[in-house]
Amino acid sequence: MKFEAITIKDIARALNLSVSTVSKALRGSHEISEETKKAVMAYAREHNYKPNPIAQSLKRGRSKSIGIIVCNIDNNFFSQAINGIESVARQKDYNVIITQSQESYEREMANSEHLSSRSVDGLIISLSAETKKVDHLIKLHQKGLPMVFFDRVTDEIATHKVIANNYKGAYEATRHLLQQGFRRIAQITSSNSLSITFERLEGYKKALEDAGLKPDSKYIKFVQHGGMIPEETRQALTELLQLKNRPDAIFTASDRLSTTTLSLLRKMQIAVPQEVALVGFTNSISADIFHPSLTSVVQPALEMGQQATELLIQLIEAKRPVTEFKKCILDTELKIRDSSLRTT
Amino acid sequence: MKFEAITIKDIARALNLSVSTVSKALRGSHEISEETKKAVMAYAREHNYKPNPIAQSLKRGRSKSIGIIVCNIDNNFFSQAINGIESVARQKDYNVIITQSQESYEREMANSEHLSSRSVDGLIISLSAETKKVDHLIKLHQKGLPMVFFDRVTDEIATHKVIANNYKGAYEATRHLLQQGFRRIAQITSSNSLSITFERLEGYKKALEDAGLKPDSKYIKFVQHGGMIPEETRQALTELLQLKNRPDAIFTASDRLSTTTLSLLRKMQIAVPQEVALVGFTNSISADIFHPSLTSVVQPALEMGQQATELLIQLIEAKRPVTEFKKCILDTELKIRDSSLRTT
DNA sequence: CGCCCTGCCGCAAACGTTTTCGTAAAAAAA
DNA sequence: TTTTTTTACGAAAACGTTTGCGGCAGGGCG
Repeated sequence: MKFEAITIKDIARALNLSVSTVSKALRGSHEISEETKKAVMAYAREHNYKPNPIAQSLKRGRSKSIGIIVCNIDNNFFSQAINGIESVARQKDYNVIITQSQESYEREMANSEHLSSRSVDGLIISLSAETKKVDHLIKLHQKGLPMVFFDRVTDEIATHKVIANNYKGAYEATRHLLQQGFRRIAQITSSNSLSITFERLEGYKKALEDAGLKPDSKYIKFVQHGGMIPEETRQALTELLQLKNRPDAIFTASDRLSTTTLSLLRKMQIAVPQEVALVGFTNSISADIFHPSLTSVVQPALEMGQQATELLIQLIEAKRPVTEFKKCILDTELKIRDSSLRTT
Repeated sequence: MKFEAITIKDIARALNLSVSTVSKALRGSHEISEETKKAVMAYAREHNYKPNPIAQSLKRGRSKSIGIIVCNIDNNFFSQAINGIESVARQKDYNVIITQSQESYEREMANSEHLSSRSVDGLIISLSAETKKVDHLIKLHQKGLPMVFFDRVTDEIATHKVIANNYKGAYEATRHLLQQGFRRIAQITSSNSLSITFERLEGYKKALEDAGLKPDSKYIKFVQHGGMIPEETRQALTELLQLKNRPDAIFTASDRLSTTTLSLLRKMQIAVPQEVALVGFTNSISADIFHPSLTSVVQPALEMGQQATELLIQLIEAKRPVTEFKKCILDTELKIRDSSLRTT
């Protein structure tokens, strides 16, 4: 059905040359006379010859494609990150193959397995919320598959990592709430198996301690699927609001959690920030038109994607095994808006 | 560097069989005795044999991957659509390769060229705002590359198309504004070369005419890059607001345009809906927490992506050339919120 | 004049499959 | 028993490349 593309063989036949000569000519080998090269090049251009990348992949053992595993692409942070990944990959002539784990451990395993058997040259991964063991990735890594983690990383695999400065981001967000005079600051965060959860929790705790407050576990709610399931978030929020000492501010530690929480608060008719103030991690470009406009910790998602991709391609194209690994920590930006401002 | 995977050859050697026997056994051919099949299967499973997809692609002439071209993935509508595309593709064992045109004609050409030379089995495309000629796609289509258009389609290529009912969506949005009593209804829309622009414009005009009003071109502003460049939107909005008979309502005809316009109106301190009402196409999941909450025409993005993918895979796997093409038109949903409600 | 060197090119193997065809042995039919 | 059919497998070509090696000229050298 598909129109047969022109191959090296066709060129060889047309020019009365051997296949190998044509191949070498196209690659500019010194074994071939200038004259012949010219002729071959000319013919190739004229007939719009494109080398078959599949054949090349088979021969070279590299596919010039990289696999991505994220929990969900329909998320501001990840779609921005993928935007960055795609642009760098394209520029270096790599294809980007996207998969989604939907926060499921099973699907993450299946996707990593599938991508590696599909012979991608490398992997860029942000772990799923359900993932507690990374044996599936360790196995692939040991087999020599280059991988770079971003956002949700693991300590169990020695390779490049790209993360936002979650600790500092959370610290600043919490400190901001404290400076505004809030004292009972709760946190709604993702699964406690995630690196980002830990880091954001630590930053939050440190800020409280620096202000002479003791973190209280009653005020910390883990949402196992990071906001993908609204009901889980509602549950966490409701529990917080029913506490004797109801929090006067909430820090939501991920993108989906932030928007969902704000939405729920509005449905519950709870005034923000009057009754409860809110600060959240989010990369929504619309945070300034929320009601109230949402004070946000914004991650440099695009840059994170770009960096991760550059590091991965370095790994892939390294002549000798790489043993020094970077952990890139990019600063977040705290955008102060109405949702966190003390009104009284 | 990469650990060599086990191949059919290895199995053959280990079991004292020929390569062809193993291949047939793995595919369950009737030519092979049950006994041998069992042995091969067992060995394969035990050693975690995975067929090399690149070799298979080369042999079969199909890559089991589909290419996507959208203007930008960092956009609610498209990320939701890609979510749908990915899920269906995954289920049918196709890979999804993503590219972004960034609304550039040049990049769309380069991407389509690149994807086809990368031998994807098919293409799912939403045209870029700059695209006026589709010769580059016609060429590929004539060569036999299956393609499905979605969202922004063209009449010049006979193939499946999946779109939202833009006409009806725009009609309903405009009618809603009319019912609320607004009379000077402006539209800010995308490049006038896009199908969606035309359809949404027609629905808008029809609604006006049905209400006995004459569409006025002063009230219609085209934004060439569909909101990717905020300054263009600002320009359009400013011009509208400076008109003698300033519009009392605006209908924004795309996702980015809607959020950007609302954001600009807030920055300009123009009260919505008191001074200007607003209805927009948007798939933002946060439209209900905007200030004011935004009356939206919501497209079934996920379903559109799924449908487009199913149709494409049908085309790819069709035994005989397909000559009957579908144009799937999926209904939008008008979510009425505060931004369009008459207050006086 | 014989030698080697260099320039230019082709042969053939290889990457990992799939598939067509051939063929031996075993089973069935004569 | 011989002939035919069936069963089960292997040899080899093919997909489109890349690459090591060998060969054949012609030219420079001794």
